[in-house]
Amino acid sequence: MSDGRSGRRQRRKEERPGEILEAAFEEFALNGFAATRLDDVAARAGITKGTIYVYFPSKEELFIATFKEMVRPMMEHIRALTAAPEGSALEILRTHFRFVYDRMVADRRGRELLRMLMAEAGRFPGLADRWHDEVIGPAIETMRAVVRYGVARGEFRPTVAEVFPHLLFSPVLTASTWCSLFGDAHPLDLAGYYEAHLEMLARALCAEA
Amino acid sequence: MSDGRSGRRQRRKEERPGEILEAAFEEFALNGFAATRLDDVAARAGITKGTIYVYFPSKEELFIATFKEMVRPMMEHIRALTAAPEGSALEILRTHFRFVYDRMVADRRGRELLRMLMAEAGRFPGLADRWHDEVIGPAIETMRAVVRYGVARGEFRPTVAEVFPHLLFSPVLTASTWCSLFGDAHPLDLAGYYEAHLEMLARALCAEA
Amino acid sequence: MSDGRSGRRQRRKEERPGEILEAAFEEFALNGFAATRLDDVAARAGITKGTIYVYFPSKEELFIATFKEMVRPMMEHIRALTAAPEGSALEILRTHFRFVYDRMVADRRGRELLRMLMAEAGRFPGLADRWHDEVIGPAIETMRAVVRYGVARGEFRPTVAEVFPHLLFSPVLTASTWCSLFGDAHPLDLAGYYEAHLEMLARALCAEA
Amino acid sequence: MSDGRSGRRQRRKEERPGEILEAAFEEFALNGFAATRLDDVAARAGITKGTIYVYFPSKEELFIATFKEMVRPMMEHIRALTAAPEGSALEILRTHFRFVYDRMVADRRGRELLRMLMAEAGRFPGLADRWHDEVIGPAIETMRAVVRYGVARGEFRPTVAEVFPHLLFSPVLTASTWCSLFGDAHPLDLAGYYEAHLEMLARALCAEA
DNA sequence: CATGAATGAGGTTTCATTCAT
DNA sequence: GATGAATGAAACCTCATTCAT
Repeated sequence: MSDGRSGRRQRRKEERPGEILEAAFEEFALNGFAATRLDDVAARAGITKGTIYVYFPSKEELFIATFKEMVRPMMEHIRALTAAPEGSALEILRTHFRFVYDRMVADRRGRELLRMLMAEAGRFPGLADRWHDEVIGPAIETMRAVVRYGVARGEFRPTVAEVFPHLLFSPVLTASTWCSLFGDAHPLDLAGYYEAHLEMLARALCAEA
Repeated sequence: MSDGRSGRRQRRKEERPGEILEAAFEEFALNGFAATRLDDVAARAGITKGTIYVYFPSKEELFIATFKEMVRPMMEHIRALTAAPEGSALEILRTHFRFVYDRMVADRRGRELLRMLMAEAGRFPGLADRWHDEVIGPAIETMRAVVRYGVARGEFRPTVAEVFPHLLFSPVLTASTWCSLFGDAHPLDLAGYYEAHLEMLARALCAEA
Repeated sequence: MSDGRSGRRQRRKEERPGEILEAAFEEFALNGFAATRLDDVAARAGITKGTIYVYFPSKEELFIATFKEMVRPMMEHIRALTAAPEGSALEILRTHFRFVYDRMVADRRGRELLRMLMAEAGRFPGLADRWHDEVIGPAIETMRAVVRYGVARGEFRPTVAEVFPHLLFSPVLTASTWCSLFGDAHPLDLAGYYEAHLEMLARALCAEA
Repeated sequence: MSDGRSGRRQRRKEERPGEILEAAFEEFALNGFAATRLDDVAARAGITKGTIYVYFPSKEELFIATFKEMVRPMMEHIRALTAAPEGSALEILRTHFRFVYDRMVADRRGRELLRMLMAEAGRFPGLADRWHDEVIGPAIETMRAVVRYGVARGEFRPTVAEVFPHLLFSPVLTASTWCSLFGDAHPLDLAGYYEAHLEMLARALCAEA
């Protein structure tokens, strides 16, 4: 389009890796690691197979890099969340889950990332470790902190949610999985689901009904 | 050739398919569909590769048969559950989830089945359909019926759980996934988790705290 | 030819490895390890590429197996030679060299083996070790023993040949190399060369000229 | 662009081909032609792959040029040797072999050159031709002349060495090959070997023992 | 002149599938 | 029915070569 594209070969050292990771993610999400052909990744990225190897030493490394790349934004959100809480604890949870539903349930790519994680964790143990250490572990801890904060300010009752914050989060995973697996044939009313999730949460946690 | 061996061979012949499905499940669960070698399935079943083709026309059909085979017991349990409820609704849920935790969370094979479903649903849409129609759909409906039954008998308050029984079930999926992915490095106290799950359930559903 | 060849696929588990090694040797000798294509080996053996992998796990292993296979007959000759000497020492040398010229100089395959050894020893250190331990080392020792035997019986003078029997052997390597490299354009009169070699030997070793 | 750098660049430009040949020789000697990567040659020469193509049109041409470059000094020595002999014929041989041992046996690069020649002669027939015409052929002829000169002056007896001067030279090839293949594990006492070689030579050639 | 990103042909290796026994 | 040798279509990966800068 611009004059930069003067020939068949473009100098795009800066952009290439990102483009490849983008294409790789789509293919890996679609087919899984083993069934993905680097030819297809290349075609999707508008390059040839060989070029992938200029930037990534092997299919495995490409996969790991792809996963890291997609995990990063999640990680950054989680990190941002660890700030000292203020105001209504329920409101904090509501805001947090708003983001989580947008990123991991409504967004196809977020869902695919989760699915990819579950599908490939067996062959790439590093994936699960990374996900735990950088996303789900911190997220659990943050939720625990919010619950405690809510209890401390009298907004929440003391509950087992302090021990297993997983319970608060679990509807998200279910929704994400549902949309991935059955979304086409049996769509889920996400807006309603989200509200129902939060209502259950309030009922389970809040000091008075 | 001699009739002495034909009896044993006959017996063997009837057991073969089941043995193959058993071996196939382990391998598929371990490696995923694409990365599983029929050689390994055969080795695990104590036969040779060619024999698989006596009973199954292709790797894909073997996979589908494997999945069907493993889904059957789940399906049967769910079907048994649709009987008319009686007694405490919460107790019914407790009993139901007891079974579900045993089969889908504590049991490695149940967890693997779930993981396999999520991993391969993209390439085998029939898997998701079957799972929905025969397991998760009926399970959801059954839970909805139990919730309504509880509301009808004054044990439960009317809640969104009637619209989204998924919410009640979701901790199970989270636990199963957690154990599959992080179980080794970060084990989950399953007994405690189960109790916490049911306590949250009671608090969210029951008429009085 | 015989009725054994009833279809496209022949059961030749016993013969296959040998046939493959045979074909592999020709190709490796012709092109060297790196430049040899398994396709060509397969074609020469009258099979397809995949079949090679039924018997050999990798190109490297095939190469090593090929070398071992070709070295074996040499090794056996050398081993047979270590018997206690009797009669004329010069005659023993003459007989020994007769065999060596036949096998390592006149025979194209023997020459190729030597050339292969020299060409690939860098990448396959095991080759040189094996050659030294099983062929050239024992050969040197045997010649040393013959020289000593000749000295002991008064047939030979005491010479440095006892310390460096390599000197006695070296014309063989030169002839083999010469035929490999220049044989077509500048053929060597092998019969004459052989006689000249032995004459020099006699003159250098024998007690009286 | 600025004249300040052009001087250095200019100087570099003239040295480049030699540096590349130097690097290429090391890599070719190490890995053989087929297994050598131009990337590695470039890295060793401190340049990039593309630059090689500024000076050499292809990998094959680079290889041939490398060989020519390394053969040149040998060739020049041989040419210098063809001067009319004077003094002791044995002394001439002794001096000649002194040089040859230094260059083709003791010097790693000389040994590698020989090895490279033997390894690649099959794919590059020009190599063998060149080596024969410019090195080994003249060397043989020179030695023949020296032998005849020795016979003419009564220092040597008439022997088959006049017909096959190869015999006189052959210990050199053996030593070179030995050091290349077995040097690390089974070192050769080169000084002793050289003396033994010359002693055998004297005994085989000289008029009186 | 020198670079190095990009190419793509070609190599090794894998493995589902076939079929003669 | 059971076997397992053989197949051959891909797949991953390498690297000589090109060419815009």
